[in-house]
Amino acid sequence: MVTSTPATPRALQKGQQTKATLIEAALGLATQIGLEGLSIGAIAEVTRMSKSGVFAHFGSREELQISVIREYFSRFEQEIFYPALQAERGLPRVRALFGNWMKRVAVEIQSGCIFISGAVEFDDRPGPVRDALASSVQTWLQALNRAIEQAQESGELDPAAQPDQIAFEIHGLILALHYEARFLKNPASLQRANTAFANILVRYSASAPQPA
Amino acid sequence: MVTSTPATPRALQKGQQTKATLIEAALGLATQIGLEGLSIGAIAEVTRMSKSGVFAHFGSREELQISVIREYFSRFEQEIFYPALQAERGLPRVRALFGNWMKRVAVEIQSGCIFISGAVEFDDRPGPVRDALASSVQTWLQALNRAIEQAQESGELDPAAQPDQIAFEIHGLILALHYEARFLKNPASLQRANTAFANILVRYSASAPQPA
DNA sequence: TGCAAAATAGCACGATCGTTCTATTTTTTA
DNA sequence: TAAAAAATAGAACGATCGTGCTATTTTGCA
Repeated sequence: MVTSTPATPRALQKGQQTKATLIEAALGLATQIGLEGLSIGAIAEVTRMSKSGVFAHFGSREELQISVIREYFSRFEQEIFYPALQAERGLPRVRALFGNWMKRVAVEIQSGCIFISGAVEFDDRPGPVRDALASSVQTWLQALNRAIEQAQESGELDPAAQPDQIAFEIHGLILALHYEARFLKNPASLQRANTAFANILVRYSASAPQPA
Repeated sequence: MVTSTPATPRALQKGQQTKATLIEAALGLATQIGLEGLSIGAIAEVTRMSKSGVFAHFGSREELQISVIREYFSRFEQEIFYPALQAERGLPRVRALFGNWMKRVAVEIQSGCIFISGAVEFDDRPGPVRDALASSVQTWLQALNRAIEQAQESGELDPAAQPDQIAFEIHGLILALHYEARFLKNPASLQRANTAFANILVRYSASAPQPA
């Protein structure tokens, strides 16, 4: 039959397939209770496998955590970054990035975000897990930065402003949204974040007041 | 001698005194590794007491965590809120609250903040610990809110703005500072936060542009 | 100073954790 | 289809945790 083993076996081997299932389950647990709350026993229970069966796929808890981070980052790219590339370079793309980010956070108010919980869990704990987390976040923030720079080059945002500063302020309102909506259960936070973003755009529009 | 037992014994009994020592040690641990990372064994080791000796003072781990939260809140008030009451009502007091807050966060970049780590640890976990945390944060945010309202009444901030919105934006830049300085180790974040605060004040000054 | 009460220690328990080692089963390959 | 390789299971380990129980020591008061 035609579907049988090609020269390069594209179809997922059995191991890769169940590993994907395990990471999926681990990701679900990690977003809710954090990377540190992640336990091999819990994943085994959810997937109805043995603890040692789960363990064999990763070799260590750290490797499991890193796998989860990689998967989360990949989905983050897929849902937020790549779709925004459809929007034209400049302010529209910045708006698209923020809009997609907001859509994601609106969901994560229920499910949680490992870039936020992970930052708290690993801010004082060096090691490969922290490195994987930090570099993922840095990559994303740099992508946001680049989009802001392009909006400055196109004359839509104030070229005198520091792109880092604009990204910082956007990052802050996302964090405030997550904090006040997920922890304090304040449903008005979504509106607050949208208003804050509009304020940032006004402040840094091309005809902007110079800073104090 | 004059210092001997007054009618109402003001001096700390032995128990209260060591309990204070224990909470002090617990607070130090909790700011670094979080309220969930807190363990009775670790506190016993630090204070060179037995596990059961430590345990007896609180009766449960939850009660220990709540004691830590209360102590942290008390110091927060002492360092940030009360001193700002010296500044005159209105914009000066808002500036003082923010300034004191910034001073505190600048230290917490090294030591950590349990209002931030606790929010992540307990956002999905109902119970008395979460309640203690949330009500502490709410109390502080409401105090900030009141100061903002007074600055609106005095005509220094735009009376048409929603005080919640202004507080949200300030909260966000503090969270971004904590995230980018403590986790991402970016030393420029302090400057970023100060600039962002200045932007917020400009945006909401009495002669403010109307929102979109 | 003696006695009651409070504070502290010592020990053990059950549970959970990551990890290791050794079978056993399933899948892949020749 | 048989042999090799990969995947999974099962049981046990040492460690750590919160907690309960029972001494023992220390403190405060009459």
